[in-house]
Amino acid sequence: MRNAKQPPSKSKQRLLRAAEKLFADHGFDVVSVRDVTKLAKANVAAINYHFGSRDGMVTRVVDQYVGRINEARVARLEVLEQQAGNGVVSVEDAIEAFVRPVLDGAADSGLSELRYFKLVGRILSRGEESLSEVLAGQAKTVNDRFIRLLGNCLPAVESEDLIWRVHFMGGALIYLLINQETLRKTSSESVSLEDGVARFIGFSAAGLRSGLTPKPEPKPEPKPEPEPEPEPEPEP
Amino acid sequence: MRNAKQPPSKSKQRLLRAAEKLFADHGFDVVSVRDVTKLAKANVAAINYHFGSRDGMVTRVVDQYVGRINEARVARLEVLEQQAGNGVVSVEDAIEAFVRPVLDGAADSGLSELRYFKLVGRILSRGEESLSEVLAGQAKTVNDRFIRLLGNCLPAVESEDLIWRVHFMGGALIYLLINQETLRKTSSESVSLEDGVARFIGFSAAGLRSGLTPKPEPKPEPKPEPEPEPEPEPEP
DNA sequence: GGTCGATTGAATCGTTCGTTTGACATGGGC
DNA sequence: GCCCATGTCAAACGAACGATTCAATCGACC
Repeated sequence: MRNAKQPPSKSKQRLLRAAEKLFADHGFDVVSVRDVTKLAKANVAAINYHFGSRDGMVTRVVDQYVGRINEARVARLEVLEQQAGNGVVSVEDAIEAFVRPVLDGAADSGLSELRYFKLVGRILSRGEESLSEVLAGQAKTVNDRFIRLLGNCLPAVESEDLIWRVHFMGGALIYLLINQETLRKTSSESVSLEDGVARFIGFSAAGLRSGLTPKPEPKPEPKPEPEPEPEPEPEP
Repeated sequence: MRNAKQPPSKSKQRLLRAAEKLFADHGFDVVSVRDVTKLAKANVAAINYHFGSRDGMVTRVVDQYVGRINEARVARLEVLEQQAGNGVVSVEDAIEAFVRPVLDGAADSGLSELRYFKLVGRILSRGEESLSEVLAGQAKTVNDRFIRLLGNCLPAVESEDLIWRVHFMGGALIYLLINQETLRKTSSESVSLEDGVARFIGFSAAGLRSGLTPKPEPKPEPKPEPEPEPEPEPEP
């Protein structure tokens, strides 16, 4: 066996990469441990050795991605909540704080942009009940903070309505992620990711403002990508 | 065996009912034929006898529900397209034509309202590629007609934008269906289905109109359920 | 060089999967 | 009576599943 020795524990990472790819392409339910180990060129036992069980591997993948997104959302919320004190936060900015962390993660993951989106879409569409307790708690906290911030932006919308509208927006986002490929393909022109995001923000902002008085739109200018990115921590 | 003889072929229907329940509750991927036959109090072989294979059973369920929804949508579109000739179709009416057929199906199915919604949500979120060719073609046709109708309602929105916005709306609808239970639970007051639908229509209409001039909303009155239902055919 | 903990390998565990088989029961038509 | 199409049944099929075993192998350290 010529290449009997890889550097220490690369196989664990190979397994994770393979699992992410397969989960993104086919879903968490239908991918077997043998599919993963085959793609990762590892032994079947490796999964149980490194992750305890198949379920442990799934949890590991899900928690990693959800964790990153939550952290990034919190970071963005910190900034916006400070600005909110001065009353300069637009609905569009708030939505961006909600969406950007989801999209930016593509760079950190070793996955292609489209695969990353499909994977995150699948994760988000599984609902909170499939998350570990701590992660679910974090997600709930972030969500509440986001709704509170939006409530400040839209004092005229009663909170019950706001909750529903945020849910609708979340649903549209998941759909955007999962069907990114289809959406771009059916478009006549070649569309960039930013193109879709801009349309999403416009759609959601209007939906969130629904029913409000004619308000002549506080910020119709598209803004050419500020990309502030307030430090996502350099990997502990 | 005392009850060796049921009236001719009731077991086929029992199997379908059981399958729908389990698919709604747990998803198409994780339900086994033995789960279904156990709930239906039928033999394992019954599924392959009646549907050819497990996949045949899934297709049967999916096609039935998608078919009904498409038919109802076409019927509604016929009416609206006629009205559109006179220019009296509001965006809200168009959205209602898109949504109602999905919701109304709950009555025809033997399922509880919540189960029906979850099932349809799962079906719709599987994307068009899992449909039979003929069903997928129908769905595409209906979708195109709906977008064309909306284009008439919103001539100021360019078609590229419109396509994206309709997709966002579809995503929000799927989310509404799947998380109906959660959404109603997190609501402080007890909310009815119509409550959620009204909010959804408001949200989507605003999103579709996004960017349009102050237009003081052509129809802010909620309308107390017209329920026209133009003949869904009495089962051939 | 020898020892030890961390990985990896091939083989196999018992279980569950979707599907098939062949025997058996039924009921209407001749 | 008999036949035949229609279902239903228990039993079993091979394949794939997640998980486990135990020996072999590795790098690091003494």
